[in-house]
Amino acid sequence: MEGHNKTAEISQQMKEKGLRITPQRFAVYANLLSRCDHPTVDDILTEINRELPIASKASVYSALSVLREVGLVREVLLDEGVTRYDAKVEPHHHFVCEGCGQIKDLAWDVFKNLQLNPLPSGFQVNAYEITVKGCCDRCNLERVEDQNP
Amino acid sequence: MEGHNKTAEISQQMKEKGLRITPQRFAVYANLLSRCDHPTVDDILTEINRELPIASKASVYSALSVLREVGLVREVLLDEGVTRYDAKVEPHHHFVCEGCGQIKDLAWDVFKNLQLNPLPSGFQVNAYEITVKGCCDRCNLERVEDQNP
DNA sequence: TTAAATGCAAACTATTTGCACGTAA
DNA sequence: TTACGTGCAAATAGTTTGCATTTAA
Repeated sequence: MEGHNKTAEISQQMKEKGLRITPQRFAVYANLLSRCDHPTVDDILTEINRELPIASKASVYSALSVLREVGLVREVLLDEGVTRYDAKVEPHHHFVCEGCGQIKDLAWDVFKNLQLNPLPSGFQVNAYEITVKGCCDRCNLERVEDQNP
Repeated sequence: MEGHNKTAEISQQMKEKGLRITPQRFAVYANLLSRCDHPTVDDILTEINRELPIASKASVYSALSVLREVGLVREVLLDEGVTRYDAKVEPHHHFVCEGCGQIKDLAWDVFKNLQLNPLPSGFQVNAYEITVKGCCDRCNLERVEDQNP
């Protein structure tokens, strides 16, 4: 239930980045690795404190901050004024359901033949990311039901 | 200096959407039409109150809210935990300079041959938007100077 | 005339910060 | 042992809300 990364592997990844390993940081990173729902700070906090209170909110912020600095996690910034986090750092895109707000990862190659026309001169591209907005199955269903009550 | 939309045209657009025209709303929308820098609420507030205090922050929030509801403006959500606004509502992409934070509009066709591979089933696409991150001329220059002092 | 908008201040939410205490290395 | 991390609480920033007053139509 804790994901497929072994404790030692997780510690190893953090050590390689020069991070001191504390129970709080470990819990944050392990939790993030085990889920794919792009949780917020509160989501993570709730989850790691579920059985045994282990970390404060400030520590979760702090842990996420250093994990992001060393490249083990990244922020997912969409709408809503909340920062979400993701332990999947390879380039990929996101699908956001406008009904329920769920966020799904999209494989990098979900867009094919993506070619950048010359940008207005003076710009150098480092990265790009596509946010696809739409509706998931369940929300489509509910919408149809609303219109035919 | 106030952009190329005439007063009457701006009022007309707002009326067509069923909006009551108040000095505050008018100022907010006119200001947004006249600029292309994706301003924040504070940016707009400062600008419309520059010569003569005309609107409170709450009114700017309120004006932007209704303007967005009727589709005359849209939110631009990038990083930084601030909401930016844009009176250009046609689909387009954004370039964000990671150095100075400036945001440039990119024409819709700046990506050519963009084809969506089938999504994982159960998703219906309403819209998508590409955020390109990189460096503008000036910031590239500064970076080079930093490395060769 | 009157439903709707404004302005102020207080409330709320997400995040950051300062500092005394605790702990991983 | 000690530099670094944690926890708490206070501070900050962006945004929303309640309510009395004003105003566009």
